[in-house]
Amino acid sequence: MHKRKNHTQDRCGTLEETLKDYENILNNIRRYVPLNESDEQQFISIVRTTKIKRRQFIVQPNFICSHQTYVLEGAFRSYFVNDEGMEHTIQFAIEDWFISDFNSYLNQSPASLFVEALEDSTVQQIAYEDVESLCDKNPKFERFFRLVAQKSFAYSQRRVLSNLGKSAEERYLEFFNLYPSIVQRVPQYALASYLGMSPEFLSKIRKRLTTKS
Amino acid sequence: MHKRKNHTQDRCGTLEETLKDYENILNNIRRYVPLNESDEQQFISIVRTTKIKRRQFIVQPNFICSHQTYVLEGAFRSYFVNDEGMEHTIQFAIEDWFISDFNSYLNQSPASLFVEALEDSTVQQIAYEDVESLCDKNPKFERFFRLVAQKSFAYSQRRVLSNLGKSAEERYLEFFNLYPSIVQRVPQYALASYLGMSPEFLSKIRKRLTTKS
DNA sequence: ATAATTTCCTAATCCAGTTCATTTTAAAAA
DNA sequence: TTTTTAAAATGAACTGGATTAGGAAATTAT
Repeated sequence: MHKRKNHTQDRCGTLEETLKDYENILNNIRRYVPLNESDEQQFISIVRTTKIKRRQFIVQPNFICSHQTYVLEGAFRSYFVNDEGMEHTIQFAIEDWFISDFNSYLNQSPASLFVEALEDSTVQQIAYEDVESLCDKNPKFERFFRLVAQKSFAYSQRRVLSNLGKSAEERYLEFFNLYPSIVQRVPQYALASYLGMSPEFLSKIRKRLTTKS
Repeated sequence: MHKRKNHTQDRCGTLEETLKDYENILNNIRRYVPLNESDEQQFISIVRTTKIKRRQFIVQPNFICSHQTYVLEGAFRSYFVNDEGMEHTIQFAIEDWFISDFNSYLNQSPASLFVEALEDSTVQQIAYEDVESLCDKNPKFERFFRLVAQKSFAYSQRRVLSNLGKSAEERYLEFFNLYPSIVQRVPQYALASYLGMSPEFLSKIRKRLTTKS
């Protein structure tokens, strides 16, 4: 279940290990803006690495979502539970993705979502105030977060579109083609609630598709 | 139908008129960042004001959406037409809103949406390259566009949520409470396609609601 | 291992919302 | 004003997907 090779036999322990731990998230940022050593240091100084157990919540309704969470290893989902007790998955996040209750994070207001670990995970978190003051100090990060937010918005618009325009089966196929690794990795009821259908119906669709091919 | 008081009898014609035309969009920006006169000038220099006739398209599939459009006066919608010829409204925009095919704008790639004027309108447009170089020059605008993108993302997430979790009637009521002015102002088939239901069903819902109260 | 709990599948029934066809109303155009 | 066109309303028949309930399989805990 997605175990990683363990490199702890490497010669010089903690320091090198530590630098390597930040390479992923720094490379993520470098896809949008170039970073020099001072930039890297500034950023690293606000990052906190944590381990999260499966089924543990990192965000819960009524608490303020004070951090954005970068997934270094593992898998999460954010979901909403409505008055009738039904779950609706808003987002999945695996390695190299960010996740939060963004509404709560942005306005520093009480959350309405759960964010739950689907596997034992390692994450890196950055606090709202630290992000804002970092953006204030260093325009490179202002730009990074602008570009990320714009991309997220465009992505979310595409999802609205496919929710409106497509049938249940089409939605499943689209998701399967875009994120095959996620489909394998998350429980079916969670995927069904992301795609806006009942788990029973997702099961039916899958059967239909596998018997056909 | 949303006529404006005409102040053209004011003493000194074009110049004052011109300055006033930019006040709306500048105030919009000032909600996020403070602007001094030099900032204002920088911004104004990249804005182009245009009149758009009802039913005219400002974005069309396969053409690149090179501008973001701020609505000074009038109303627009963006929509997608799928293979079966069905329309799906992605967004409405009235006074003080921005609209575009954001996916196309962000990646400067061919659009998949139409953006159509629902009324005779006046808009102010800013080109992608101009925005990017303005952000480069002046971090205040980098911040403005970051905050706007973040807010748009949060908004879009909320919409995904209400599409997943709510019934047709609940979706209508939610929209009605949030944007009563838009409900009055846009054609019913467009609103139905925004809310993800057939126009017939929206008509039925409205009847049910009005006869009840 | 074995028990307990979740997750997944199957099949029958049911309903919210669609589709299709027609009529009424309203808005543009002439 | 009258004519033309587009939008909204109505009703009947239909269907995609939900709901319910039961059992099989897989994980997790003991």
